[in-house]
Amino acid sequence: MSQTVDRALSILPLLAQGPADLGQVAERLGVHKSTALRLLRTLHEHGLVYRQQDQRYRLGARLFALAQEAVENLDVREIAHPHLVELNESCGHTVHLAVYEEQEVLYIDKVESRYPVRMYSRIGKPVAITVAAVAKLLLADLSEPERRAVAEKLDYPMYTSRSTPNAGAFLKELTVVREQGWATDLGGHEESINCIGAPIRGADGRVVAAMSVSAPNVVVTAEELLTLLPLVRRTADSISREYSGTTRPEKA
Amino acid sequence: MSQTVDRALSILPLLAQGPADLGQVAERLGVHKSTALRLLRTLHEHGLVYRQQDQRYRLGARLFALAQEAVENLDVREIAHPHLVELNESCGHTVHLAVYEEQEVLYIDKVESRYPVRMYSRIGKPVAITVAAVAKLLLADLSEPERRAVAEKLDYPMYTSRSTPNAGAFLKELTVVREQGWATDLGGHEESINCIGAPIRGADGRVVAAMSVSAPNVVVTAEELLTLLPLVRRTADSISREYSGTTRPEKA
DNA sequence: GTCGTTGTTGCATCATATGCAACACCCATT
DNA sequence: AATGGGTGTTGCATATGATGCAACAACGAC
Repeated sequence: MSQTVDRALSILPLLAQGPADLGQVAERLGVHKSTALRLLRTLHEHGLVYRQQDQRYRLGARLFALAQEAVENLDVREIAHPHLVELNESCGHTVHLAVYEEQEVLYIDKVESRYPVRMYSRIGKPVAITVAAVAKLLLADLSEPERRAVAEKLDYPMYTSRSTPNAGAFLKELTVVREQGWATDLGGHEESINCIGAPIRGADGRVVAAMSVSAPNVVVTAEELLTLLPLVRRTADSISREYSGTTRPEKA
Repeated sequence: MSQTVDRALSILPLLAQGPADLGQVAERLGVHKSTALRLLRTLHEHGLVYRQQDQRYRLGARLFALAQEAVENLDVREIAHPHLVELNESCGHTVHLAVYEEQEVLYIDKVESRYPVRMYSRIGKPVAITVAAVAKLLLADLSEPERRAVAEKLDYPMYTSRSTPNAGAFLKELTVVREQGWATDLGGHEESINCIGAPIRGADGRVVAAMSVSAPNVVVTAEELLTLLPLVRRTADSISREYSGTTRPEKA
């Protein structure tokens, strides 16, 4: 809508791929060097880009600070955190909290496993949307046409032999999840890692976030992990209740 | 330099403090509602802001993705990571990697302690600049006038009784660190936590990053932690060597 | 020394961002 | 139901402010 801002913002993903100098930026934006310079300067003033010694531009520190502040101010996260810690203390495994936003699912909190084996995941990192338990929970709550639309648009990478293979299978899985009110990921992302998850609902019953417990085969089998299901669901429900309490139900 | 972009970007820190509706944004920017709307729309198209159900705007998911990509593309981080993991495996404590950028020091990597006690810190989070071992290392490498300028501008919060109290003490500490080539933080940030750190240098000898090992009193005393110093320095030197190798020394 | 490359500045032009005013919409109130 | 305040949205005329140009500066390479 605003050409100038649009151009300026287009610089960010461009720099996310690696540093670039003025000429490269100008060329890839399709504008004159002087224009690119002014845009970069403005971004620089706001700390979103940084100029390294060799004059090339990089994404800047403020970006991290912003992302950090944003995640810390999410009210679901605030409320859920102590519950997640408590759950981690009683079972010892890695606990994740995630939300859905514009076609993406992302982790907004994480409590690390107390076992030496740790998973690779990071707050802010987009989740493997077609296989993760939390992703299934969040997508399962969308309306039927929305689910279908999203499912069609996704890629279905076969991380393992048990990954969700295609849109059809995914939609079927979502229906199951929707009905049973919980979800699993049994080796669908990494062969040796299983997860079970449960939804967190707002006052209106809509799913606002999802949580999961993950553990590698070497620590507990999938069956043993499933015995934690009641505990996980209770935790999720506690969070839901507290969250519904603090949010004024804008109309049921 | 570019008014439009400047205004648009000013919206981000504003939203970082919490969600806001159109009117609030317009007011705090000092522009007409319709102007604010168009700016927000542009930010929205780029995924930097998100519109929640109640119509209010929040910071968006793309912000996380960008911060994530940015940190993953830092070449120092790439090179250092395996060394940090190795160090963690041999000593068991939390290992941090940090860089300095525009008056700020921030963590760009972290390997969690294998002990049950964990520290609060997070990648992307600005470091307590006046006390952290990594901060001292990074600032100690600046030129004398720069050090002085930065030191004057900082606040010196007394996290504990052993925090750096003022600019004078800080500058003195930086001189020490500069000469000895390593740094400590003995309970200066949190009473019970000690750190030791060493600098990572580029081909030209300038400090490009700093790493540290942190451990709480309850696990090892400060003296015991200091016995790790040679190991930490060796690790930092290995990283420096590897980093210098891959970066073409742009002129020694 | 000169050439090539890259970043920077001042300026004239007009594209484009702006504020206005009118409209659409949703709730709350009576 | 009807009215009124609040909020978000659109079209449009105006002039602000972003743009590309061309000339300059800084730096290295040859």
